Amino acid sequence: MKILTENLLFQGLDNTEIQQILNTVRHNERSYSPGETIVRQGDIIDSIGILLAGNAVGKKYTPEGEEIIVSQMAPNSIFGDVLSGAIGFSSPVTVQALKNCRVLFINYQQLLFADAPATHKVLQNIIQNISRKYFTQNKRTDILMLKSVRSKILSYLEWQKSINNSNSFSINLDRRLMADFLGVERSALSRELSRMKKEGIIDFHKNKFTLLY
Amino acid sequence: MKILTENLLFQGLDNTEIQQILNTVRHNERSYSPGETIVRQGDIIDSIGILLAGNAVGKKYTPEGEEIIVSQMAPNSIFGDVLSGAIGFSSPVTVQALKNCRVLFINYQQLLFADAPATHKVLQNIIQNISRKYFTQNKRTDILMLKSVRSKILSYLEWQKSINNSNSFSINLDRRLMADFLGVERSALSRELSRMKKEGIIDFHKNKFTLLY
DNA sequence: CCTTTTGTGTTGCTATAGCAACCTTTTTTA
DNA sequence: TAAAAAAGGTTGCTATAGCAACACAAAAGG
Repeated sequence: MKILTENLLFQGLDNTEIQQILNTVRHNERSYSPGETIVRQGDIIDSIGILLAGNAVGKKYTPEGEEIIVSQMAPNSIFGDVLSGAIGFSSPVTVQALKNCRVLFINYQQLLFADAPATHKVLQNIIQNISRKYFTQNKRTDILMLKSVRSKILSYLEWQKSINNSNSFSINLDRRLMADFLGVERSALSRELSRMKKEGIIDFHKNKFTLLY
Repeated sequence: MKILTENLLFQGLDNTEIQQILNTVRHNERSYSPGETIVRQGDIIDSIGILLAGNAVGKKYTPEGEEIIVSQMAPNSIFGDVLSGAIGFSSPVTVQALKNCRVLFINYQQLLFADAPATHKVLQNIIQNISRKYFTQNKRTDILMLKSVRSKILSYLEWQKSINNSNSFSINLDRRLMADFLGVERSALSRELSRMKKEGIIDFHKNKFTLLY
């Protein structure tokens, strides 16, 4: 359970406080094999999930049935927090285990209403966490609004530059995921990246990018 | 102050509880004339704003300097909640008064740490409110990801249909805002809407739409 | 009431990006 | 280590949507 002390949800809490909360609030742990579905698109859930071990992805399906990866989860990732917060909404994504996963589910309503003093801090952490997610989402919306592939790429790379505080950085998306994130065809992305490299605006190798302007 | 009892932030609280919170938490009221800026894009703010009277809009500017309306606010609208929650982020939007506005600002940190018993309920309301905004944002992202103007329109109208529980409904966006929301040219939107009407898929007049399929 | 502004629809031109198909390189795994 | 699979790059064709420009109707404002 040591991993929980580093979880964003419990930031600022010590072991005893976390234990206190777990004693008060209903929770359960479950394991999943690779490929198994943890949350299905359309499910209504009432728990916050914490990935204790393993890797998972959030997918969704377009109206045409094409599959899109919308998020990648590593140990200590939190999911279902936004969903549980918006009572009555159903999950827009399917969460699927990639490797053997161990997931801790914490009942959301009980967490909200628990009167352990530390829950107050947890609520703040939830708010902070959701807000951060909201801003990432927002940034993506801004990028998706741009009309040309090039402007999308530039906007994305600028963003990453500002996050990494450097003209040179690695991104954690491969070309397919990057194309999905920008809302363009993978081939169109490759084409434009090559063009930009040829023009000397950027340089890149695999997922390592450098801005040259 | 009667209007606050109907505010989503104070849902489930009675007058005395709201008063209690306001007594504990620093807040202030300010008026704005039409056209005046309430929050500037890039500002870092530490308060939740509640529009007590008047109308305002949230705008943002594209890299090319084009102005886009991203939200419309009526009395009792809440703004700055997500922003205050994500400590260290700066406002992605400019909030501007359209008519004479009266705004109540409530200090966010104090609201979080206040120990009036009712604040706990307020935190839950904040979470619910942010979560809802997140889902709207999410829906928009889904729509922006679609490639053709027609599929965007259909996806948007389906969504509105499900919200209104009817094949016939009014939307609260004019063509310009609708085009912005869908991330397409206004002319392209008009063209496609006309085409769809001609094909008998939909009918519309102004902002009143009917799905015919 | 007349004028101005705003909202909406229409259309021709054209660049761009989607699509499909194929190739090359790298990584995985049997 | 050979074979298979995954990731990335390239390219031709073509429909589509962006852009610009204009027309018309409705609403707002003085």
